[in-house]
Parts: sequence; structure tokens; C-alpha cells
Amino acid sequence: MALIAKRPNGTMDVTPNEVYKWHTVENVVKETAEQFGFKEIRIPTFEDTGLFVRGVGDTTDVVQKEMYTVSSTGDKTYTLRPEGTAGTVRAVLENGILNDGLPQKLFYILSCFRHEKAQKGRLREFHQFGCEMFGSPSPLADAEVISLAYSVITRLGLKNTELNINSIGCPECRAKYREALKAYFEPHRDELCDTCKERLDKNPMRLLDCKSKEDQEIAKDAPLITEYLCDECADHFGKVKEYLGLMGIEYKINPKIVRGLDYYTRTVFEFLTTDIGSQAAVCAGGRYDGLVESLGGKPTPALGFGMGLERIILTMESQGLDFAQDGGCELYIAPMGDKAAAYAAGLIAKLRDMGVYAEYDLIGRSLKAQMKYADKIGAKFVIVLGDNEIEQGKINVKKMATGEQTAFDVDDSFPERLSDFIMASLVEELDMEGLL
RNA sequence: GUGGGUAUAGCGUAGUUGGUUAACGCGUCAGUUUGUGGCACUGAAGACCAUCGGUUCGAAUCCGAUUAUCCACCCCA
Repeated sequence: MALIAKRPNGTMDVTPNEVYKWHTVENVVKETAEQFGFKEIRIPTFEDTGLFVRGVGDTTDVVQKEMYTVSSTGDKTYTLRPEGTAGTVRAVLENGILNDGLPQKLFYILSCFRHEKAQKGRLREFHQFGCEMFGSPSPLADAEVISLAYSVITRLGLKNTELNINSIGCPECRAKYREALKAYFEPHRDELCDTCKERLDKNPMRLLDCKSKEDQEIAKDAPLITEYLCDECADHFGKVKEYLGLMGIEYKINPKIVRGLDYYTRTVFEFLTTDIGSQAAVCAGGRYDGLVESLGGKPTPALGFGMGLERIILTMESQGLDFAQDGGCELYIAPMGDKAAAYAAGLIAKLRDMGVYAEYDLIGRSLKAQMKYADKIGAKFVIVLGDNEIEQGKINVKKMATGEQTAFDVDDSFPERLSDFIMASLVEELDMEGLL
């Protein structure tokens, strides 16, 4: 096809045939968050570039090479959000939301933009469900947020997911740990792979999750962060684990989890799946006690997570899980001829006002073709409307599932009786399903 | 950003060592007489074989570039 443009690299169209999958996930996510007392917040798609440089961290890959930045008037630049937390914190501060009592619990569903090389589960525009909680330093909050993510994943039916947790401590204990790591790896410097040589200088914690076998061998006996946590951090982590246990949430302690965004402190976690290839993290988050202050607010403990919606859907597809179908057509009216079509137009408007999901022929097809169409769109009931019906004042309503016809007299109350009939029948159907 | 694979109608595929009108399934549309769908049958529409350039008498088939996509690395949701 000679289209004048194709969809940009790393973006996706969601077609009408598969949008129900998104609806399923969005509904579960939204209902679950609200059940936990989280309120939705909506923020702009782009923000001041400085917000992300400061919030996400100017040494991170995300900021250094993955941001879509556009210039504005003067020297000002804006950046398409690469993640949701920085913008949310900004909005929370700008609107004084923290003055409205703590804790504040927020969630969002939004698109994020990162200029990366696209591959399965890694897009340039992707969608995230995220939660943020402000104002609680308690490990209860950590467990609460993890529990919310866990509930979403469980309710969607995801299998083979594993919750990994770790504590990366506060800035003080992390600094000590970094030194310890450097001291451990320095003697092996020459044996490390090239990227790890850089990591040794820039971000020694990343040495731990190198995939190379040789490096893993070297890292095997490296000191663990858990040994370097200060008393408070260690106590906090211990309580998080305890609460997770009480909530019946299984987890694995993985001392090698290191977050790529600078703002994390103490608890970090990710939910991993084995079913969608190398982009295995389906949800990731943690505590970021220093971020609010560094973006200009009062020191406020906070934490949250982001869940990649494309990855969730990919996982559900590969596991063959069910998505809820969107509501289908309740009544299809098949008019034959202009006179019947005119009558149908009036009737269908009344029925829709009464809440009936109704469609009728718009392209002048034969009756047979209309019946096929009605069947294809899953219409529950069909009315065939011709001159006979209009003259005799009698209309048959056909139930597609059984083929049985019910006759109605046409008078002023007809639309209402018809609407009631359809509604009653649908309720009955739901009841049947409920009993099964 | 690095390395490798792939690229044929809306979707899924075939296309043999380059040779005349590119095939099949699903889907779409129409029909199989008289006003009623799901099955079956018949037929139709729909692809300048991703794009551009090259080799050749001749290329969907070979070569190069570009773009997209997939896998791994990297990174992360």
C-alpha cells in the first residue's frame, strides 16, 4: 500500500478488534486501585525538561539518551514524559495536594515515551498504570503498595510471575555499600567485561546484574547490600517482609535488584514473568523518600510503582488468559425499503433513549445480508421491519440464540414494552450465567 | 546505541535451481428464486510481492541501501 506515512517506529495501533483487551486491563486496574483508596490523577503529556533531569536523575540512561525533547520559546525545552512519577510529584506539589491530609494515594494510566530501540515488550510509546503514595514512612505503606500491584496481577489471572524485593538502603548506607563493592571488584578489574569496567567507576551496584557468565562468577561472593544496611533501614526492610508474609504474598529476596532511576531508596521490587522474553519486568517500583524534597517540596516519604500495560497484555496473551468482551449489540433492526427504514429511524432513537444498545441497516442491504450482519455483530434480538408490519401493526422480535419469535402490537407504548422485554431477557441471561 | 534474523492481499501462509495472467486458508462482498442468521456450495473484489537502487534478455526470487519488525545485548514498564 502506498501510504504517505507509516506508524512511527516503536508505536502501536490498538484496533477495534483487540481494544477489549485494553478495556479489561484498564477496568481491573482502576477498580482495584479505587478499592485500595487510590484516586486517579491526570497530568500533562509533556513537562519542563528540567523536571525529569532532576527527578529521574541526570546520570540515568533514561535522561541521558532516551528523552524526546522539543524546543519551545527561547531556551525553554519540553520533554515527553519518560515515566509518570516525576510529573505526578510535580502536580501534587503544584496543586498543594499534600496539604489536604496524608497519606495521599494516587493512580494514573498514561502513555510514556522513551527513545529506545524497539523490540517485543519495549516500545517508544508505551502505557503505564502507576500508583504513588505520599506521606507514609511506615513499612505498612510499602506492603500496601506491593499488595495493590499483587492484587492487580492476581485478578488479571497472570501466572508464572515472581515478586522480587530488595532494599537499597538510604543514601548513607548505600554509599558505604558502594565503597565495599568497589573494594571487592577492583582486584578483578581486568577480568570484567567492558561495560562492567565502566560500571565499576560509575555505578558499581550494576555490576551485580551483569549477564556475562564470567562476571557472574566473579560477583558470586560479592558483598550484599543487606549486610550494609543501617539499623533503621534493616528494621524497615524486616517489617516489609513481615507484613508481606501476613498478607499472604509470596516473594523472593533478590539482593541484585537495582533500579535504573535515581530516586529510589530502601524498598525496591519488581514482578517478573518468564513468558514474554527478555523484557521480563511487568511491574516495578519502590520507595523514593528523597524525591519530593528534591523537586522543591517539604521532605515527604513516598513510594509507588509502574506497571507496563503492553507487557501485561502480552503476558496474558501468551498465557492464553481470558479478556472480558465488550458489550455487544442488543437489538438489530432490519428494515426493508425506504418506508420501513424511516419508521426504524424513529423507533431506534426512542429505544436508544431508553438505554437499549441498538443498530440498524445503514447501507441498504438485502434482508439476508442484514441477518448475517446481525449474527456477526452478536445481536441478541432482531426485528424484521417491512410494509407488512407497518400496515398490520404487529412486529415480531426474534431471539437469535433460539430463533423464537415474540409478537408485539404496535402502539404508543410499544417502544417501552420492547425495551423492557429486551432488558428483562438480558437480566435473565446474566442470572443463568451467575448460577453456573 | 551494538550484533543477528525476517519483510508476499485486512490477517495467516505457499511460491520449488530467477522465466510468461503471483497461489491457498481465514476474513470481506454478492448469489444459491418468492420476507429471516449460524452450515454447505458458487462467484467476486482485494497484492505494482516493504521502499529505492543495482545485477540480468528476464527478479517476489540474487546484491546493496533505507524503513519496519523479531531475537539477543544494553536499558527498563
